[in-house]
Amino acid sequence: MTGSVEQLGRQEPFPRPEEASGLRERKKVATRQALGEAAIRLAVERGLDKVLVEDIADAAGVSARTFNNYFASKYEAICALQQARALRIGDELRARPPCEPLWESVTQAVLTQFGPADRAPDKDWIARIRLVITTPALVGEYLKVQGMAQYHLAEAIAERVGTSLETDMFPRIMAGAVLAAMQAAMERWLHSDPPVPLAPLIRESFRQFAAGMREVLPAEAADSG
Amino acid sequence: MTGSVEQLGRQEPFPRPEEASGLRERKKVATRQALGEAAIRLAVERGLDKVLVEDIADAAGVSARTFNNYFASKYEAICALQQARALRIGDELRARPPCEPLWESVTQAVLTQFGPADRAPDKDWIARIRLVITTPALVGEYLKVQGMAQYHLAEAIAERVGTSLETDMFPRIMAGAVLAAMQAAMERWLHSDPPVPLAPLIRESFRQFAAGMREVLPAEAADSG
DNA sequence: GGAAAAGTTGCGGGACACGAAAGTTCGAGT
DNA sequence: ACTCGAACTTTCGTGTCCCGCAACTTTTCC
Repeated sequence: MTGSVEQLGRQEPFPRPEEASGLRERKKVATRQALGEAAIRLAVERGLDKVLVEDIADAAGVSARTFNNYFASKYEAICALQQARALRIGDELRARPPCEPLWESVTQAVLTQFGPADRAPDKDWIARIRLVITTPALVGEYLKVQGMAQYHLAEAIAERVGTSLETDMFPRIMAGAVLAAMQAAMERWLHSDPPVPLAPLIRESFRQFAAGMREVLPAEAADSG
Repeated sequence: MTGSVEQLGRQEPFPRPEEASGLRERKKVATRQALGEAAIRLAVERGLDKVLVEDIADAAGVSARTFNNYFASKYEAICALQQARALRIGDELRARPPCEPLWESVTQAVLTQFGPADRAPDKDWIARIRLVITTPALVGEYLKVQGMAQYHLAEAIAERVGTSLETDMFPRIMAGAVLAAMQAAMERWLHSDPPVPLAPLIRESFRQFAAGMREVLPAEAADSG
């Protein structure tokens, strides 16, 4: 099913929470989560450059050496939870009823990752997102996460519309647009003062997506070459 | 004009080739280019982990410390040229005639970065792109570059359609879709055997973009809430 | 139950990022 | 044209990080 060729963002054979059958798997997931949680928490508490790999490992109850078995860098650990959430969007999309229009499915898949529609902004969560998005050293890592999530989402979209990433480029494009929409909404949400719930912003973003596209799309079958 | 608020991908106050007035500026640009060129060349020649920061600095005729004044990491240097090209897309878009439809302008802006339409695949260039896209340690850096280019392009699009990134999320979304389209085309091109020219693939990608969107877009004014 | 596979840990080294201070080069004002 | 201030480079030193290696522990599977 998946391409098997080398492809952008296609390297992440790390355990995902689902199907953690054996004790072994469950422990690994737990350790990874503990490390990610400790990393982002400490970074928010003390500031990024005041937290060492050793501190994170200590907080998670493993050795510093083990930390490096899970993450290639401190920054990767800090973004681990965000990454997990981003990857879940594709999973959610696969779980939507197949008869549902793709547009609606995608919207809902994104929304599931941000709690109920009227959820009040979470103080702590805001601080974490803000740290990641405003710290130069972390922005790169965040963009990396987005890029991987994009590929993951593209696979789900391709599956959904019954094509393959090998032959059809649209899933990649749609995924790029969708994640950009989500990101734009998050940014606006982050800067909102007073804080507003995120879900309506995401809906608005998708609305602008659709409206803008209708505006901009070339006439049918226009051969612009 | 630009937001001035902290925003994703909005940190890159390094000299751009244009408007290099004084000798000082020109030297900086030259040094940066020399470092970037040396970095990617050496990496292709010997393999990524056989090239040290010191080697790159030597090849560019500066000290290793100076290297770090220009780039935060070896990987960043290797992707520097790609980054420069990616950022130029936004500049090209601004240079298109204002009467031209956005869709066409964007298509052309992207195409300008890949030479004339029938350009034969360049052996060396393919090797460089392949290295960046297939080496795990570099993929992250490449995604980072894409993310920054996306923001940059979004600014140009906003300017073009006469809105602001502050109030309108569409430019971000369009930029995300456009770069995803470009990326999908490049990937297919990279895997093409025998090699084919890139430009037609990009056009095809935009075609699939438009066609897919028409298919997927919800009915006018659908309030999916 | 016992072998094999997988994971963790301490050790150690090479590489890297960056601060500080001294040396060097450029550019502007007179 | 001369000189001074600012910007850039360099040398040196330090702390952190990333990873290979080999020994030890835990889980899995037969």
